[in-house]
Amino acid sequence: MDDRTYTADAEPGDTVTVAGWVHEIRDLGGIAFLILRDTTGKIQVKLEKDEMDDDLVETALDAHRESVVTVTGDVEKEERAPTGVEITPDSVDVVAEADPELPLDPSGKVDADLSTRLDNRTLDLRKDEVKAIFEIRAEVLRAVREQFRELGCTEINTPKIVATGTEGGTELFPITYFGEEAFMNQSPQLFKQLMVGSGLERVFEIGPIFRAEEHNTPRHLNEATSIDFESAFIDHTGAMDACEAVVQAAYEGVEENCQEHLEALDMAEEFSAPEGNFPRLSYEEAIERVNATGELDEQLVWGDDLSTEAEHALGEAVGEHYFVTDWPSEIKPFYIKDHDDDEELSTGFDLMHPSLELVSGGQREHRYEHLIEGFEQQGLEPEAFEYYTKMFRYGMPPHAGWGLGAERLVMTMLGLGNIREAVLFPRDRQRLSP
RNA sequence: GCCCGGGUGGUGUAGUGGCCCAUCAUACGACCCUGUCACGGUCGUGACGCGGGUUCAAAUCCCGCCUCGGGCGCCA
Repeated sequence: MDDRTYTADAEPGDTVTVAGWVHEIRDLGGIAFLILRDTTGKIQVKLEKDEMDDDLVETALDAHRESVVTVTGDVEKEERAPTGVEITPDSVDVVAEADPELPLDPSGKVDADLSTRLDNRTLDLRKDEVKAIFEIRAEVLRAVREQFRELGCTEINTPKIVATGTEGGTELFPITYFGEEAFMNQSPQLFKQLMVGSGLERVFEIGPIFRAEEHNTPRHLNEATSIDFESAFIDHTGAMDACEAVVQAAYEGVEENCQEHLEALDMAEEFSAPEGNFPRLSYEEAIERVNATGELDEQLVWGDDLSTEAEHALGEAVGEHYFVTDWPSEIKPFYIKDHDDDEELSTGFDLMHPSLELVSGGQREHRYEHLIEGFEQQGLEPEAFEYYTKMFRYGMPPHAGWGLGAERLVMTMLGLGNIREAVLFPRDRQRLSP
């Protein structure tokens, strides 16, 4: 395959071998066309029955859709061909025959349910618009990584098999680890905190998280990809600055490098990176604004969490990405630090897309005594987390950070109706395979 | 976890008690067609999730199971 030419690179005058899938065969009688598709696009192969070798024509026309073929021949300029060029073949080989009946239609003429598509993801990703989602996802991750490096972060990888969870054992997948009870980690939270106290100071991780919640919604996964950031010597406002930079970098990367894929998704015109800083609403301002919309049957009072309905009302009112800051301490986790001058108020923050929560973060509690108290107040035994807490006795700097759901970022960026669209092989309440 | 709505050829659908040995599109098979680009034309193959019940009669009504989607809770 050394001499294989991508369809997009086939120039008139070249003699090439192209390799790919039979997208379609149009047999007009005396002449027929085989449309060959590879990762770069499609090219038309001309088959003139009277003028070409019978075996060659028969081989080509007998190939089923989606069979893998190689075609060697001369590339010619041809205005009547869809891409302006056409191959006149010297040889056609069927490398891998496809069954005539396909479980879904990669040409996209007939829709398939998401479930059918996920069961046949390989075929599903032969469609340009589906492939585009994952090309864009890859660009998002690339741009995010680059932005983290610009922010002076070191990329880390922390264990996914753990002895204890982050906030208790309620939503963890239990596994057996050489006869011992263990869990799939729900968040790198504790590990990344341990690393800000190390010589690394400022870290990020992009990796899987596992949540055993039995939810069944278009925005939850039981295995998701978390984009995590944590840095020493910054507070929650510094963490929000970093968050803004990373989210914007993701959008900008896609805008700059993915026009073709945006076109495949038919959103090239409307797509634009968010500009400027995201509004930072305090929790108090947020509930006032929600109440002012009059969308809710019952007014929110201080201490209420924002319901899905409230999030939507607020998102519509704000109309762009926004932070919600200064949450009541009681509805944020124990490892989030309270404000020094008001311990009813937490430094926790969320980054919201108008339609969905993307990020949760805050300044962390770095004071040993307060941390131990926090564990006890949550009803957790600090002893179980000694590997974590003891490092707070050996010089843990003030620090802050956040976690961003990669799939949620891609989902909201592309306006996908279901988060499963943003994962190759989603894991949800009823899907464990493929 | 609670609530709601679905499951009909390979795929996507129409059909809400007899008019249905089930509609349409696409795919598949056969034949015709020398410039298609969702090629076109003729003919054909192919389906009511599983189990039980009601009824003279069930794709259609009832029950259970399986399965898919959605809303909420909660969250990334």
